[in-house]
Amino acid sequence: MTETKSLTIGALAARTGLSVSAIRFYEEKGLVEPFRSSGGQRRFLRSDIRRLSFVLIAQQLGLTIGEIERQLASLPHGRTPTQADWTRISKAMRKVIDARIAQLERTRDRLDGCIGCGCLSLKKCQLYNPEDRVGLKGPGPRLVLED
Amino acid sequence: MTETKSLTIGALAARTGLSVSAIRFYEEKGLVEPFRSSGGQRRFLRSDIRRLSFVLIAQQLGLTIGEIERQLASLPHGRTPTQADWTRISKAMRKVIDARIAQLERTRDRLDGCIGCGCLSLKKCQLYNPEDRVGLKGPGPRLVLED
DNA sequence: TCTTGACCTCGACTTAGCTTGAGGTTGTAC
DNA sequence: GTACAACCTCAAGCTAAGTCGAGGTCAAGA
Repeated sequence: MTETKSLTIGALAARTGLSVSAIRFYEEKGLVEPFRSSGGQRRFLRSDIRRLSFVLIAQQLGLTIGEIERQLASLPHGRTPTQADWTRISKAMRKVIDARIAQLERTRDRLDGCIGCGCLSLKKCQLYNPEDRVGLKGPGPRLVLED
Repeated sequence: MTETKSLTIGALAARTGLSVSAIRFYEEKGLVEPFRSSGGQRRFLRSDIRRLSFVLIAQQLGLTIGEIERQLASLPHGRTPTQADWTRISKAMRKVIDARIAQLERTRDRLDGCIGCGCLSLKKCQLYNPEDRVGLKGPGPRLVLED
């Protein structure tokens, strides 16, 4: 028991804080690829702790499982990820965070305008034309808010 | 047609950019409370444009329908919300945004530490102890990441 | 008056991200 | 060598936030 080379699903759950069922679900989605014991039980690499921890972080940032899978796809399943691997992914994640912060700051700025102007009723309000909802359905004003 | 006092669901959909089915769904969730025409059709107040626009904004901030409902619960259904109403809610929303930005900045700072240190493998890494996952299940280290 | 688009209800379906349960097997500790 | 916790598969269920379709009604213009 001293030189454990692999982890059972229960041990992995304890180490990551995930439930056993969630880990099985992540396997199904391709986020981890355990091998099997002679009796058919899952056996995980210690590096899978890192992989799943990464999943948890990425989820906090709002990435979907599919997006996370794409990030992780760049890591080999068979070997322990190197520092370079993680650095590359971490930098990609940082861009995601920066973008989300920037978007929230834009929203905050618009909201500040509203607080001062009795907004949510004014045609000039920018909050109702956030980047992705503008002009989706042909011409003419939509989402304008003038009472 | 010039002095319309109420809106049909279709008109409200056109004004907010929402689908008719989404508006019915929001009614079911208590976000709007239309009255009915003699024939049983929904009739909305013009102030419901504001209510639903607010819902759209709040959703962009990541609030659930339940959370939005709680914010809106402070507004009377029967009368047009005043500027003071909206200012109060807008200020509450600003706090939500600020909190979310602050949380993302903390995550970014931790990630920056990781990029430099070959992290995701070091015991000292803070990313694996994000605020809400610590010590949830009794004593002993969890979510530590040391390989 | 009649047509037709907009409206009605209700139930089923969707995607994401899991959990829960039934019924059966493995592996480890005594 | 046996008990029993931990594991297995597979199917069904759950929440959120809606969409879609069937079958039927309302309302406004020609």
